[in-house]
Amino acid sequence: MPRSSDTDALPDAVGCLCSDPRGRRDEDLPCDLRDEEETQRFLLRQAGRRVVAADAVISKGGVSERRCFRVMEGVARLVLIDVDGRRQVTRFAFPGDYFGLSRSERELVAEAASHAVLLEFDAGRLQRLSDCNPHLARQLATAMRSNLGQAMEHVVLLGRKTPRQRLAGFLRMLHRQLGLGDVVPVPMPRTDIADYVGLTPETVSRAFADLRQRKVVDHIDRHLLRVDLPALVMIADGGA
Amino acid sequence: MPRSSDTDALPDAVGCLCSDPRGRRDEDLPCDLRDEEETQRFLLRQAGRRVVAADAVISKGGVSERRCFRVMEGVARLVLIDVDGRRQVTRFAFPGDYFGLSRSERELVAEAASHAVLLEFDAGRLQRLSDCNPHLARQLATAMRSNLGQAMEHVVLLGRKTPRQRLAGFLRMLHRQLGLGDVVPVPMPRTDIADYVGLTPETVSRAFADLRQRKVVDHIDRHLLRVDLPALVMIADGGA
DNA sequence: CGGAAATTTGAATATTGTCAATTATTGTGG
DNA sequence: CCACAATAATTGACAATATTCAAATTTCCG
Repeated sequence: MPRSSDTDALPDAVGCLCSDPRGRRDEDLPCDLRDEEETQRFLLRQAGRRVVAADAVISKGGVSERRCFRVMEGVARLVLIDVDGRRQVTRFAFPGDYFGLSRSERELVAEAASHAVLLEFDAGRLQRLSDCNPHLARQLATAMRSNLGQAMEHVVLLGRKTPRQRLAGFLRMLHRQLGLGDVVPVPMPRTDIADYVGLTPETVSRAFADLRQRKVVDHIDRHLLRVDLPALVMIADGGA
Repeated sequence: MPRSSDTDALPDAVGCLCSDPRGRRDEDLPCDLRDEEETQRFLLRQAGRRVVAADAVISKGGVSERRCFRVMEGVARLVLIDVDGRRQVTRFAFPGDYFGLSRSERELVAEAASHAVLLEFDAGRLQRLSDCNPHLARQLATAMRSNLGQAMEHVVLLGRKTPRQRLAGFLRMLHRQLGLGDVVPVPMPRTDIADYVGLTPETVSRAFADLRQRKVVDHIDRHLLRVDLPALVMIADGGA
């Protein structure tokens, strides 16, 4: 279920993928689906369902990759690995999120950060579907805008923040995406967090210790926290 | 500067196929512009033209900001300033680029990184225009996708790179956007570069010295370089 | 030409990364 | 169900790297 309350007033068209310049269309693409409900059901029929274990490779990425996905359960990670072996997690995709909608994202390696259930689509086909289906187009556009907002937030997190601030920012995101009251699941391993926030696992661990000492987080167990959200937000945004 | 719309030159709205989801529509939105050419001319008439000096504030940003812009000449920067005073340049917008298309971007402060010429639009209006104008819609969609790709690249640059790699990655971007052969203009001050790549100006300066010593860049003057592009790309991607 | 601002350079400091060792956690087979 | 092995996470000591602060230089404009 998409949770973003993106009230952005921009057009659906902004989020359109590549519309087909040659005006091609599939015979069996319905252009008259009446509502979100119906669109969802149709997509379910179109998509391949995949269940993957933690750390399984979902897509190897690269220029020839044509599939995109939607997370139904669990968390997926999009990873880029340098020639010198450094790893960067560019994004975590949570339930409801699409990934691989843009070509640049399809070039990344996609893996399961935890046990996950996915829908798999052909990107071109999904795009053509959205060309003649306003409901889907709107959904994808929203996804795209949300991606952009998240990427900006990620940039800010990586740019000029201390380890404590980075971890706080990351946990705030987890809270938004997966939080239940003040309880926050942390489904991914520490190395994934480290490669997302641009630190070593050791530094992430120390940042956790720091936040715990300040009573901003409380470890129920390694993958489940209780957080003081106001304090977390304060720290993430730069206040002490 | 003239922001007038020569009303007599406006095509009428007959032929608008796609209506606004909320049923709203402007009388004077032309929905039958035949090609990019004509769309461009129409946009020029719609937009307010602004000429700004280096460091001038283009938009203060915030939730109430409703304008978006297109850079015609020069470079604009989008800036976020923390409560603790740290500055992050999230994006540079070059000639041809739009900025402020998404709500998250409209919240940022926009400034001129150098002397610049801009077109100014009402975001909502531009959106409605694109709703019934496929050419514009396509153009904005492309802009949006390009933004996302750039943001991803920015994330990678900030994540796990040395100062030398960051600067090389930044200069590669400048080359793509402004390069003429192996000559690359560097219109913005060092502090802007520093706040984009997440380093201090001093470290940026040292990284410049490093690249110069390796003969990867040659300072024609402070704002004009000659670069060895293959070497630059090699370094930016993590090699040596 | 002169003064202000931007940039570069230098030395000391602080922070994070690295490497090694220890402690938890998880999953498996008995 | 428990013990144990394998993996993941934490902690500590040290080294490497970027920041900070200060000073010198260059560039930009009037």
